[in-house]
Parts: sequence; C-alpha cells; structure tokens
Amino acid sequence: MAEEIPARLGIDAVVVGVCDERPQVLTFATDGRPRLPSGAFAPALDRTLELAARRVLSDQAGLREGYLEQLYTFGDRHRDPREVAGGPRFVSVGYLALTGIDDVNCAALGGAWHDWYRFFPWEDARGSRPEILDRIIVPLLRRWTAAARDDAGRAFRARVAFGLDGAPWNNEAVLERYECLYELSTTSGGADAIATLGEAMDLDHRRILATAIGRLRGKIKYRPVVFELIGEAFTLSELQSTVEALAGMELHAPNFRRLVAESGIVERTGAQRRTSGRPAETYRFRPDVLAERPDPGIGIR
Amino acid sequence: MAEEIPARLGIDAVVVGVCDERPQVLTFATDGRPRLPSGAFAPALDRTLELAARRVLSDQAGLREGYLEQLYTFGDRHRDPREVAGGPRFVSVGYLALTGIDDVNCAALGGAWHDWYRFFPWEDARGSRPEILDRIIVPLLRRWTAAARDDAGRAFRARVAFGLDGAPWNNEAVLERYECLYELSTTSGGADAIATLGEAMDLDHRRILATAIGRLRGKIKYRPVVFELIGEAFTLSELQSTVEALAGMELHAPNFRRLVAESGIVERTGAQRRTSGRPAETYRFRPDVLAERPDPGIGIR
DNA sequence: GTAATAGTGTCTTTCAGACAGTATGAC
DNA sequence: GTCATACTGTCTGAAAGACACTATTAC
Repeated sequence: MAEEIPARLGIDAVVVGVCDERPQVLTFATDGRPRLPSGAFAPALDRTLELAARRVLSDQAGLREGYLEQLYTFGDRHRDPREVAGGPRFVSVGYLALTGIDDVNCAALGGAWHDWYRFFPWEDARGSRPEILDRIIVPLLRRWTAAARDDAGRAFRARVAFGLDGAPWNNEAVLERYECLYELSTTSGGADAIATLGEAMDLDHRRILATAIGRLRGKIKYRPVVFELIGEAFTLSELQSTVEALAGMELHAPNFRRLVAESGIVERTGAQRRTSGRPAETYRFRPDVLAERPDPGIGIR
Repeated sequence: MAEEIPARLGIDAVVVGVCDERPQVLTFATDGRPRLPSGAFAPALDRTLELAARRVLSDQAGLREGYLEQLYTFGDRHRDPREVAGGPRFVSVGYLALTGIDDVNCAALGGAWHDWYRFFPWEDARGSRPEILDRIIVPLLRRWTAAARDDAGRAFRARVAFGLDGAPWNNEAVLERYECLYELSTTSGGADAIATLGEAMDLDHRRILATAIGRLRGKIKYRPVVFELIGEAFTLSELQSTVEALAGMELHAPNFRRLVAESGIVERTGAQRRTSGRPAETYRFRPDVLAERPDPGIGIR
C-alpha cells in the first residue's frame, strides 16, 4: 500500500440558546458564510474529546461550562475543500452544547447568534413552513421522485421524511429532510433548491446543524435538557414557548401545563413573575425526577 | 506549541446477532482477551467512515451488507497502551452492526460469538442479576458512596443507575452502570469489582460494548431494528424472545402479541411453523409502517 | 368595564398491563 | 386423555388530547 497520509481530527460545536421564542445557534463568519465554532483536536492538550470541545468553546465563545454532548463524527471525502486541493482528510467530531444565551461572550469574539430556522425554514410549523412546503418543496419532491428509475426508494424516503400522502410529520427527521433536499438539488430540475430554500453554511456545517436539531428534538422528550436553555426560575409559559421553539410546533397550553406539572419534573419556587396579564407562578427544575422516572422529559408528540 | 503528533483514527465495530435467546457479540482474541473487530481508517481507501467500517467488517467477518450505525467516538488519553508507550493518540469511531448470526463467516476467520451478558452479567434480569446485584454490587455501591466526600453526587448516580431506594431500573443505562462499577473498582475497597464481576475485554472495548447495548436497547423501542436480527419470517414467540434477549427482561406474552400485532409493524405470511406445541403463524416485517407511524418500534417499557 | 395572560376541571378516547380462558398440535 | 405452546377476549387504570371554564393582573 502507498504511504498513508493520516486523517486530521477536529471538533465542530453546535452551540444552542433560545431567545424570544427563537432557537439560536452560535456562528462565526468565513467569507460571509456562517460556520460553527471549530478547532483542531490537540492530543497533547486534550485529555479527552469532550475536553477538546470544551477548549474550543472556551477559546472561541468564552463558554466554560454547561451541557455538552457528543453528536456524530463526520468524515466524508471532500467535506473540507482543503482536501480537494491535495490536503489530508479532515474528520470532525461534532458536539452539541446548550447554554443560556447570555452565558456566551459573543460579540466580543466576533460571533453571532442566528435563528436556526434561517438555515431550515421548512422546519418551523409555527412560521412559514406550510407555504414553503406546499408551493416549493412538495412539487420539487414530486418531480424528483417521478424522475427516478428506482422510484419506490426515492418516493418512500420523500414520503416518510416530509409526511407526504398522509404520512405523519416527524419533527425529529431534520437530517433526513435535509438530505432529500440536498440530493434533489444535485439532480437536473432540482433548481439548486437547497441553496435557495435556506441560507448556506460553510463546509458541511449545515448538515451538522441538522443532526443537532434532530438530536435535540428527540432528546427533549426523554431527558430534561430544556432546562439548560432557560433560567433557573421560569414560568410554565416560558417553558412552553422554549419547547415550542425547539420542536418547531405549537402545543396546547392547558395540556402542556398538566403534563409538566404532574410529571414531577418541576416544582414551584413560590415566587411570581409579572406579565402583561395575570402574574405567573415561577417554577424550577426538580433533579430528583431523575431517580423517579426512567425517561424524564417533556411530553410532546 | 511543540510539534503536534496527529491522532491516529480507527474503527471499532460491535457486531450483534441473537441465537437461542442469547444476544451474541462477535469477538477476536488478543492474548486471550476478547476484542472487537477493528482496523485503521484509511482515507485513501475509505470514502466515508461508514465505508471504512464496512471494509473492516468485510475483511474480518466476511460481512458485506446489513444494518450499520455510527455509535460514538472514543478518544480518551491512554485508551490504547501503545500511547502509554510513547505512541500517538488512538481515536476510534465505534459502529454498531446488526446481523443474522449465520451471515458471519466466523470460525474461518478466527472470530467467536460470545453472549454479551458474559461481559455484563448484571444486565440480564432473566438470569443471574438479582443475586449478583443484591449480594455483591449493592453492598459495594453502598460502601463506595459512603466513602465519598461529595456524597450526594456519587450516591445519586448509583441510585439512578442501579435503581436503588425505589428508583426504577432503566435497562438503557448500561454505560452509566458500567462507569459506576469502573470508578468503584479504582477506589480502595472496590475489590477490583469490574474485573471479577464479568469478563474483561481488550482496551476500552467493554465500554464500547456497553455503549452499543444501551443504544440498541433504546432504539428497539422506536425503530424496527429487531428485524435485522431475525429471519425474514418469524413467529411472534421468536420475535418476543429476541426482544427479551436484547432488553434483558421478560415480557408478558399476551400483551406483547397484541401490541405488536396492532401496531402494524408486522403482517402474517400465511405460513405456519411447527413447534413442540400448537403450530405458530409466521409473520414478516411490514416496511409501510415507517410511513404510518413516526416511531415504529416494539412497545416495551 | 375590556383585554390579556395564567390556571383548573372534566370528558372522552386511547393504550398498556393483568389475567382468565380457548385452540391446536405432539405424545 | 396430558402436556406444551399458540392465541383471544375482557377488565381496569393511566395517560393524552380537546374543550369549557375560572382567576388575576393592567389599562
């Protein structure tokens, strides 16, 4: 075998916060294209991969603690243009970090928060999804599936991913939808859909973000991760709108209250908060729930 | 910064099959210690990480297709003794492969199937768990938590992981339990529990296996992955015992039947199979279920 | 008073667990 | 017939969705 050039290992981090009912992702700009915080893995410095991710977050976002979880490792050929130009393979371990939006020293370091639906406008059922889906995406999918010889495979994927023909919409299938649109864009008649339907990101960072959104939407249902994104004390309305922002869908308020309150995942603080209407009770996360239920999350379907 | 030695990237694969109501994992032997199939990532050869994993599986197990899923990437310092001896950092991307036990050309290549509970005897509620847990593990955990200054943290972890003091047993928390026992073993009085409580594996492969078991136990509930492990036609009893083997617990047969049959995840083949009692109807997986339900799995709690 | 938000009670349907009992084969 | 396994029906309680309703603030 020829002499092997070793792969280069790096870290990409998806840092998520929620502000004003909008989920935000932390980005920097490369030639005007948003990219995720990232850096090289340094074996001499980093005892573990997670510590490497923490170092990157600390250096680039001033973020020193908080929830951090390994997402997925990305290593496709040519995912980094430096490889196309004769460089080595760049493999990246993706991490998901959750934080309060104020815990990040953002502007000082050249970073910016962006509503994540800017990159995936079809993922927000509260906003523009219906029109985008019906007017643009569904017709494109129909043409794409009709054009294929392996018709059944494409059609089935599109149907499951986008809930066509009566199939249910699964809000966790963010990556599957992105990949349908991505492939569709590479075919004739695809009209470069993926580029016009939402904002692009540097390298494969949009794919990494799609992976993160899907993971977070799943995890919220069986792990108490929402609480990493809101303050220590919160009203049930705040909790609800945070969940709605992440899930990209609206929830029925009375049922949400009941589900959350009865699940034991929160407890009253005793304090109230002023609103423009009746003042709201505030709540806090109740860690003991972890010992009481095997899958303590927020019940959304 | 000193000149950086780049990390070396590899693949470790957990290949799972089920035979005779026992979940099996494919291993090879290094100095008598079982290890997982593994190999170096070769950028020149492998267009993607998944294809690298498939190459490893093909070379080492003669396994050319089937279900394959990325698990987790392991990169802790000193996870490979070659690093301790001055070598570079060895980072490994773990993969989970599911297969019928006959699809692997096992003996010819020096591999062997092992019941995975051999490495985690406390994970099987159908077998020896109750005694091991009550007589050995729980007393060790009590001493371990009592000895800690940050009592609350350790005690809480042990309580949640092992279902102490009325907390529920979560059969997905395989890694959390393994890590409790691992840490416990490094403290005085730990009696090297992790080494005596189950068989050791090479490197950190036991941790990788724990990760795989936990992932599979979770996934079975919302994705039709069991069907990768059994033949195309199967009786409901076979399906049940396969699920029980993976989950490490017994299920109530009449309810299991009803749940599975009504969920639309299977359909009758029309053929029957002889048993030692009344002949059983055989069923097959029904792929259309993917388009009907967002989370088509086997309903177990 | 009205508007706005917070919060409660109840009805209905669905679903999961428990259990009793029947069906069909081998011997 | 007995034994073993396969399979069905029904009861019960828990949980989830829909909806009508009340409470407390600002103005």
